[in-house]
Amino acid sequence: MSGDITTSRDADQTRQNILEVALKEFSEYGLTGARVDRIAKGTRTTKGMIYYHFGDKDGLYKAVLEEIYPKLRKSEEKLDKSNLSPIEELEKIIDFTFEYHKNNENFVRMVMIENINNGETLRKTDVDTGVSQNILMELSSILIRGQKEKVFNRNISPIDLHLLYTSFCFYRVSNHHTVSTVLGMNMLSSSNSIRHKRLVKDVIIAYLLSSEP
Amino acid sequence: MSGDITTSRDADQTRQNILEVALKEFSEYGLTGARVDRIAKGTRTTKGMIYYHFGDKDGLYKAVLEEIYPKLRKSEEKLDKSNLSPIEELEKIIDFTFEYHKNNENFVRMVMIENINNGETLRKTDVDTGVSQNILMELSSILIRGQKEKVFNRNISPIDLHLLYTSFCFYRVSNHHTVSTVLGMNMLSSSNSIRHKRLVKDVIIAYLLSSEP
DNA sequence: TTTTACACTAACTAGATAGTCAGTTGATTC
DNA sequence: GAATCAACTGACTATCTAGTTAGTGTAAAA
Repeated sequence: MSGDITTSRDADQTRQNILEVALKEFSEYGLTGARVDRIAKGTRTTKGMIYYHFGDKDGLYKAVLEEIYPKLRKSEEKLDKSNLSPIEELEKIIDFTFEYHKNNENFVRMVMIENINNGETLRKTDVDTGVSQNILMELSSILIRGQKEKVFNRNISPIDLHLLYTSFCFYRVSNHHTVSTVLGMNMLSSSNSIRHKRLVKDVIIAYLLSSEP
Repeated sequence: MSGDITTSRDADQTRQNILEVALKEFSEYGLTGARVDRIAKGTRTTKGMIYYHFGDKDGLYKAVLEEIYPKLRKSEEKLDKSNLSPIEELEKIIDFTFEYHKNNENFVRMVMIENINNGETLRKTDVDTGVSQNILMELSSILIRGQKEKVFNRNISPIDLHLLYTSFCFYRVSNHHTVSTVLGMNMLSSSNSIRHKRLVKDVIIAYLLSSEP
């Protein structure tokens, strides 16, 4: 019995099970559209446990939200950037960002949903800003190296650089339904994905290589 | 009585009044978060009229959604592009897009909400795709002129070009809550807005001017 | 003037939904 | 092996919410 992975009476496992189901529910239906009863049905446990472990619906939503940013950071940290030129390292980061958004629509949707919620819940969490500090430090070092080597000729802040590629990677996933409808295409088709992945890198590199007019 | 702007027993005026209030409600709370009773309270009329004129909540949501794209198109058409170089014309279009998103957070939020809704409602409307056809034709003509004049050295489709600048203009508004929290800044501050507006144009122009490696 | 039809109101209803609670179970401690 | 306590269940409830309906007011047609 104690070797059984799905043994009950293990609070951590129960919490984790609830969180997994809740992530699906919230990202599919939004904060207000999610149904606690539907989440409960999807778990190995009962609705009472959701309230026992997370207090209320908002508490559960907050717990789900608190998990998604650290997950992104952990993936990001796995990147190996040894012995790369500034351009290569930047391309590797953009590739990662592109793939992560493409493969984690749940993440993208949760972020959208939290923005519809005016970011109120995220502001209440002690969201590990180390997430972004790491990546910003890295972008900063790339920019400095590129400028020292006279490869990059533009002054741009790490934050703006980050916004430039992230906005594209995010938007093509977050808005694929409306864009595909309005423009009569399939934004996430594999041919579009391949071309877009190349495009976002080319555009940013072209900018960094170019000089102020 | 009949000269009174807020005269009742005018179906068109009633519909318009409901639509205005509904846009605010839906864009603030989302499709599932919006409350029909709250909309009714905000109008000059009663809840019964919402059902009388729009059938049900989804019908009202659809009517709101159907209004926002044509509004964007009408604004876009007002742009005067006579006697401009390809670069100037493109800059004018990007400026417009940037300002429209910045000044119409309601529009941005409705699009987000519809994507959370998997674009199901938009697909049911006969959304005037002329909206985008016009702008795509214009981008196409800019690209062709720029290439003929040997100013632009890149092959990019009008759609991809459109996606590039729109994604940035959209994202900085749609995600300003979470980004501002995570990066510890105010994305929509006027100094950021001014810099971003310059940046998105510079990046795209730099790309078009550069040549394939 | 009467009729007709559209525009409208206020009170109502059925069902959904977040949240509660009294009691049970099982592992751990003494 | 009894006591303790965290983990858990299932049935319950108050409230909220989309949607309905019976009937009223008004303007224009007949």
